[in-house]
Amino acid sequence: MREEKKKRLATKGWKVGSASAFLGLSKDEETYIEIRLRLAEGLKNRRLRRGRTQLGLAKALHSSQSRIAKMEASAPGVTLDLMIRALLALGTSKRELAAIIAGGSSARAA
Amino acid sequence: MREEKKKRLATKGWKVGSASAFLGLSKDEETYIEIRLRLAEGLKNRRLRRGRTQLGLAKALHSSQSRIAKMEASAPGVTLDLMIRALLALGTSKRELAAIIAGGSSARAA
DNA sequence: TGACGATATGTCAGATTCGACATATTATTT
DNA sequence: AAATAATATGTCGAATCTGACATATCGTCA
Repeated sequence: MREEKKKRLATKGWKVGSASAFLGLSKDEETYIEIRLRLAEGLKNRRLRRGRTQLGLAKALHSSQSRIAKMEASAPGVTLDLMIRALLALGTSKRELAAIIAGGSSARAA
Repeated sequence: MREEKKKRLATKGWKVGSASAFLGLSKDEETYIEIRLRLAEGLKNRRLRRGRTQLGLAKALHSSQSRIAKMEASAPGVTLDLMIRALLALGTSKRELAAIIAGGSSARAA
Protein backbone atom coordinates (compact mmCIF):
# COMPACT_ATOMS: atom_id res chain seq x y z
CA MET A 1 0.00 0.00 0.00
CA ARG A 2 1.04 3.55 -0.53
CA GLU A 3 -1.65 5.62 -2.05
CA GLU A 4 -4.02 4.82 0.75
CA LYS A 5 -3.60 8.30 2.11
CA LYS A 6 -4.13 6.89 5.57
CA LYS A 7 -7.73 6.09 4.93
CA ARG A 8 -9.10 8.34 7.58
CA LEU A 9 -12.49 6.67 7.55
CA ALA A 10 -14.05 9.80 8.84
CA THR A 11 -17.45 8.36 9.66
CA LYS A 12 -18.61 11.92 10.12
CA GLY A 13 -22.32 12.04 10.66
CA TRP A 14 -22.92 8.38 10.09
CA LYS A 15 -26.00 6.69 11.30
CA VAL A 16 -24.55 3.24 11.89
CA GLY A 17 -27.66 1.21 12.41
CA SER A 18 -29.20 1.26 15.84
CA ALA A 19 -27.24 0.00 18.81
CA SER A 20 -23.69 -0.19 17.52
CA ALA A 21 -22.77 3.42 18.07
CA PHE A 22 -19.65 4.50 16.21
CA LEU A 23 -17.52 1.76 17.64
CA GLY A 24 -18.40 -1.76 16.79
CA LEU A 25 -19.50 -1.64 13.20
CA SER A 26 -19.88 -5.13 11.91
CA LYS A 27 -17.38 -6.38 9.39
CA ASP A 28 -19.98 -5.96 6.67
CA GLU A 29 -20.81 -2.41 7.64
CA GLU A 30 -17.13 -1.63 7.65
CA THR A 31 -16.70 -3.03 4.16
CA TYR A 32 -19.73 -1.13 2.97
CA ILE A 33 -18.33 2.15 4.22
CA GLU A 34 -14.96 1.37 2.74
CA ILE A 35 -16.57 0.86 -0.65
CA ARG A 36 -18.31 4.18 -0.34
CA LEU A 37 -15.04 5.90 0.46
CA ARG A 38 -13.32 4.29 -2.49
CA LEU A 39 -16.07 5.38 -4.86
CA ALA A 40 -16.00 8.89 -3.46
CA GLU A 41 -12.26 9.17 -3.89
CA GLY A 42 -12.40 7.61 -7.33
CA LEU A 43 -15.05 10.07 -8.32
CA LYS A 44 -13.10 13.09 -7.25
CA ASN A 45 -9.87 11.82 -8.76
CA ARG A 46 -11.49 11.10 -12.07
CA ARG A 47 -13.34 14.35 -12.23
CA LEU A 48 -10.23 16.37 -11.55
CA ARG A 49 -8.19 14.30 -13.96
CA ARG A 50 -10.73 15.15 -16.62
CA GLY A 51 -10.60 18.81 -15.70
CA ARG A 52 -14.31 18.97 -15.03
CA THR A 53 -16.00 21.11 -12.42
CA GLN A 54 -18.59 19.85 -9.97
CA LEU A 55 -21.14 22.09 -11.57
CA GLY A 56 -20.39 20.70 -15.01
CA LEU A 57 -20.66 17.11 -13.90
CA ALA A 58 -23.83 17.98 -12.02
CA LYS A 59 -25.49 19.23 -15.19
CA ALA A 60 -24.47 16.17 -17.14
CA LEU A 61 -26.06 14.07 -14.41
CA HIS A 62 -29.14 16.27 -14.09
CA SER A 63 -28.11 16.79 -10.50
CA SER A 64 -26.72 19.73 -8.57
CA GLN A 65 -23.31 20.96 -7.54
CA SER A 66 -24.03 20.51 -3.88
CA ARG A 67 -24.94 16.89 -4.35
CA ILE A 68 -21.74 16.20 -6.22
CA ALA A 69 -19.81 17.78 -3.37
CA LYS A 70 -21.63 15.51 -0.95
CA MET A 71 -20.83 12.48 -3.05
CA GLU A 72 -17.16 13.27 -3.12
CA ALA A 73 -17.27 13.69 0.63
CA SER A 74 -18.97 10.33 0.95
CA ALA A 75 -21.54 12.13 3.04
CA PRO A 76 -24.39 10.23 4.66
CA GLY A 77 -27.50 10.41 2.57
CA VAL A 78 -25.88 9.81 -0.77
CA THR A 79 -26.53 6.45 -2.34
CA LEU A 80 -24.11 4.22 -4.14
CA ASP A 81 -26.46 4.44 -7.08
CA LEU A 82 -25.74 8.10 -7.49
CA MET A 83 -22.00 7.73 -7.02
CA ILE A 84 -21.83 4.98 -9.57
CA ARG A 85 -23.92 6.89 -12.06
CA ALA A 86 -21.61 9.85 -11.60
CA LEU A 87 -18.61 7.68 -12.28
CA LEU A 88 -20.24 6.32 -15.41
CA ALA A 89 -21.00 9.85 -16.51
CA LEU A 90 -17.29 10.49 -16.28
CA GLY A 91 -16.67 7.67 -18.69
CA THR A 92 -15.63 5.03 -16.18
CA SER A 93 -15.95 1.50 -17.54
CA LYS A 94 -17.29 -1.47 -15.64
CA ARG A 95 -13.79 -2.82 -15.37
CA GLU A 96 -12.45 0.43 -13.97
CA LEU A 97 -15.36 0.61 -11.58
CA ALA A 98 -14.59 -2.87 -10.38
CA ALA A 99 -10.98 -1.87 -9.86
CA ILE A 100 -12.02 1.08 -7.76
CA ILE A 101 -14.14 -1.14 -5.56
CA ALA A 102 -11.62 -3.90 -5.26
CA GLY A 103 -8.97 -1.40 -4.27
CA GLY A 104 -5.29 -2.21 -4.50
CA SER A 105 -3.61 0.50 -6.55
CA SER A 106 -6.14 0.72 -9.30
CA ALA A 107 -6.41 4.42 -9.95
CA ARG A 108 -5.22 4.09 -13.50
CA ALA A 109 -5.56 6.94 -15.94
CA ALA A 110 -8.86 7.80 -17.47
CA MET B 1 -18.93 -15.79 -23.11
CA ARG B 2 -21.06 -18.71 -22.24
CA GLU B 3 -22.77 -18.22 -18.93
CA GLU B 4 -24.39 -15.05 -20.07
CA LYS B 5 -27.72 -16.80 -20.26
CA LYS B 6 -28.64 -14.46 -23.10
CA LYS B 7 -28.81 -11.46 -20.88
CA ARG B 8 -32.45 -10.81 -21.40
CA LEU B 9 -32.20 -7.27 -20.06
CA ALA B 10 -35.84 -7.38 -19.18
CA THR B 11 -36.24 -3.69 -18.41
CA LYS B 12 -39.61 -4.57 -16.99
CA GLY B 13 -41.15 -1.57 -15.37
CA TRP B 14 -38.16 0.68 -15.72
CA LYS B 15 -38.47 4.39 -15.44
CA VAL B 16 -35.56 5.29 -17.70
CA GLY B 17 -35.27 8.97 -17.05
CA SER B 18 -37.59 11.27 -18.91
CA ALA B 19 -37.58 11.40 -22.68
CA SER B 20 -35.71 8.30 -23.73
CA ALA B 21 -38.57 5.82 -23.51
CA PHE B 22 -37.46 2.21 -23.48
CA LEU B 23 -35.49 2.51 -26.69
CA GLY B 24 -32.53 4.78 -26.69
CA LEU B 25 -31.03 4.40 -23.28
CA SER B 26 -27.74 6.17 -23.22
CA LYS B 27 -24.61 4.08 -23.02
CA ASP B 28 -24.28 5.01 -19.38
CA GLU B 29 -27.82 4.03 -18.52
CA GLU B 30 -27.28 0.75 -20.29
CA THR B 31 -24.15 0.07 -18.28
CA TYR B 32 -25.93 1.00 -15.10
CA ILE B 33 -28.73 -1.47 -15.77
CA GLU B 34 -26.23 -4.13 -16.71
CA ILE B 35 -24.51 -3.69 -13.38
CA ARG B 36 -27.81 -4.06 -11.59
CA LEU B 37 -28.54 -7.26 -13.45
CA ARG B 38 -25.13 -8.67 -12.61
CA LEU B 39 -25.56 -7.90 -8.94
CA ALA B 40 -29.03 -9.41 -8.93
CA GLU B 41 -27.81 -12.60 -10.56
CA GLY B 42 -24.78 -12.73 -8.32
CA LEU B 43 -26.97 -12.35 -5.31
CA LYS B 44 -29.27 -15.18 -6.26
CA ASN B 45 -26.42 -17.46 -7.26
CA ARG B 46 -24.58 -16.87 -4.05
CA ARG B 47 -27.61 -17.27 -1.87
CA LEU B 48 -28.54 -20.56 -3.46
CA ARG B 49 -24.97 -21.79 -3.37
CA ARG B 50 -25.01 -21.14 0.34
CA GLY B 51 -28.27 -22.97 0.70
CA ARG B 52 -30.01 -20.05 2.30
CA THR B 53 -33.61 -19.03 1.87
CA GLN B 54 -34.81 -15.54 0.99
CA LEU B 55 -36.48 -15.34 4.35
CA GLY B 56 -33.28 -16.27 6.13
CA LEU B 57 -31.21 -13.71 4.30
CA ALA B 58 -33.92 -11.14 4.87
CA LYS B 59 -33.70 -11.57 8.61
CA ALA B 60 -29.92 -11.31 8.59
CA LEU B 61 -30.32 -8.04 6.72
CA HIS B 62 -33.20 -6.78 8.85
CA SER B 63 -35.21 -6.73 5.66
CA SER B 64 -38.09 -8.75 4.32
CA GLN B 65 -38.52 -11.74 2.05
CA SER B 66 -40.39 -9.76 -0.54
CA ARG B 67 -37.63 -7.22 -0.81
CA ILE B 68 -35.04 -9.92 -1.34
CA ALA B 69 -37.20 -11.33 -4.12
CA LYS B 70 -37.33 -7.91 -5.70
CA MET B 71 -33.59 -7.53 -5.45
CA GLU B 72 -32.98 -10.82 -7.17
CA ALA B 73 -35.39 -9.75 -9.90
CA SER B 74 -33.49 -6.48 -10.26
CA ALA B 75 -36.84 -4.81 -9.89
CA PRO B 76 -37.14 -1.06 -10.21
CA GLY B 77 -37.13 0.62 -6.86
CA VAL B 78 -34.35 -1.39 -5.32
CA THR B 79 -31.11 0.44 -4.82
CA LEU B 80 -27.62 -0.81 -5.47
CA ASP B 81 -26.95 -0.06 -1.84
CA LEU B 82 -29.32 -2.73 -0.74
CA MET B 83 -28.10 -5.28 -3.24
CA ILE B 84 -24.52 -4.72 -2.26
CA ARG B 85 -25.32 -4.96 1.41
CA ALA B 86 -27.12 -8.20 0.74
CA LEU B 87 -24.10 -9.57 -1.07
CA LEU B 88 -21.87 -8.55 1.80
CA ALA B 89 -24.25 -10.24 4.21
CA LEU B 90 -23.68 -13.39 2.21
CA GLY B 91 -19.98 -13.10 2.83
CA THR B 92 -18.97 -11.66 -0.51
CA SER B 93 -15.61 -9.92 -0.43
CA LYS B 94 -14.74 -6.66 -2.13
CA ARG B 95 -12.75 -8.55 -4.69
CA GLU B 96 -15.60 -10.91 -5.44
CA LEU B 97 -17.96 -7.98 -5.64
CA ALA B 98 -15.68 -6.29 -8.12
CA ALA B 99 -15.59 -9.47 -10.18
CA ILE B 100 -19.36 -9.60 -10.29
CA ILE B 101 -19.51 -6.03 -11.53
CA ALA B 102 -16.72 -6.39 -14.04
CA GLY B 103 -18.37 -9.48 -15.42
CA GLY B 104 -16.54 -12.02 -17.52
CA SER B 105 -17.04 -15.44 -15.96
CA SER B 106 -16.48 -14.49 -12.39
CA ALA B 107 -19.09 -16.50 -10.54
CA ARG B 108 -16.53 -18.40 -8.57
CA ALA B 109 -17.48 -20.47 -5.60
CA ALA B 110 -18.36 -18.90 -2.31
C1' DT C 1 -54.84 -34.38 -4.92
C1' DG C 2 -53.63 -31.81 -0.79
C1' DA C 3 -50.38 -29.92 2.20
C1' DC C 4 -46.24 -27.44 2.73
C1' DG C 5 -42.10 -24.61 2.05
C1' DA C 6 -40.14 -21.26 -0.88
C1' DT C 7 -40.50 -17.56 -3.99
C1' DA C 8 -43.18 -13.94 -6.61
C1' DT C 9 -46.20 -9.89 -6.82
C1' DG C 10 -48.87 -5.91 -5.20
C1' DT C 11 -49.78 -2.32 -1.88
C1' DC C 12 -48.90 1.19 1.54
C1' DA C 13 -47.32 4.34 5.37
C1' DG C 14 -43.13 5.84 7.13
C1' DA C 15 -38.30 6.76 6.35
C1' DT C 16 -34.66 8.28 3.33
C1' DT C 17 -32.73 10.59 -0.60
C1' DC C 18 -33.25 13.73 -4.31
C1' DG C 19 -32.46 18.31 -6.71
C1' DA C 20 -32.59 22.99 -5.78
C1' DC C 21 -31.35 26.89 -3.50
C1' DA C 22 -28.88 30.00 -0.23
C1' DT C 23 -24.79 30.85 1.74
C1' DA C 24 -20.07 30.04 3.54
C1' DT C 25 -15.46 28.79 2.70
C1' DT C 26 -11.45 28.16 -0.03
C1' DA C 27 -8.31 28.81 -3.86
C1' DT C 28 -6.66 31.58 -7.78
C1' DT C 29 -5.79 35.68 -10.35
C1' DT C 30 -5.17 40.56 -10.83
C1' DA D 1 -6.70 43.12 -0.96
C1' DA D 2 -10.68 42.69 -4.04
C1' DA D 3 -12.83 40.03 -7.38
C1' DT D 4 -13.82 35.68 -9.23
C1' DA D 5 -14.34 30.73 -9.73
C1' DA D 6 -14.79 26.42 -7.44
C1' DT D 7 -16.16 23.83 -3.68
C1' DA D 8 -18.36 23.00 0.97
C1' DT D 9 -22.34 23.10 4.09
C1' DG D 10 -27.14 23.49 5.55
C1' DT D 11 -32.06 23.33 4.70
C1' DC D 12 -36.39 21.87 2.58
C1' DG D 13 -40.44 20.06 -0.16
C1' DA D 14 -41.01 16.50 -3.47
C1' DA D 15 -39.84 12.10 -5.13
C1' DT D 16 -38.23 7.57 -4.25
C1' DC D 17 -37.20 3.51 -1.43
C1' DT D 18 -37.99 0.48 2.55
C1' DG D 19 -39.93 -3.07 5.55
C1' DA D 20 -44.07 -5.20 6.44
C1' DC D 21 -47.96 -7.46 5.22
C1' DA D 22 -51.30 -10.03 2.28
C1' DT D 23 -51.75 -13.04 -1.20
C1' DA D 24 -50.63 -15.64 -5.34
C1' DT D 25 -47.73 -18.95 -7.72
C1' DC D 26 -44.58 -22.64 -7.99
C1' DG D 27 -42.25 -27.07 -6.72
C1' DT D 28 -42.05 -31.24 -4.18
C1' DC D 29 -43.42 -34.84 -1.44
C1' DA D 30 -46.85 -38.04 0.67
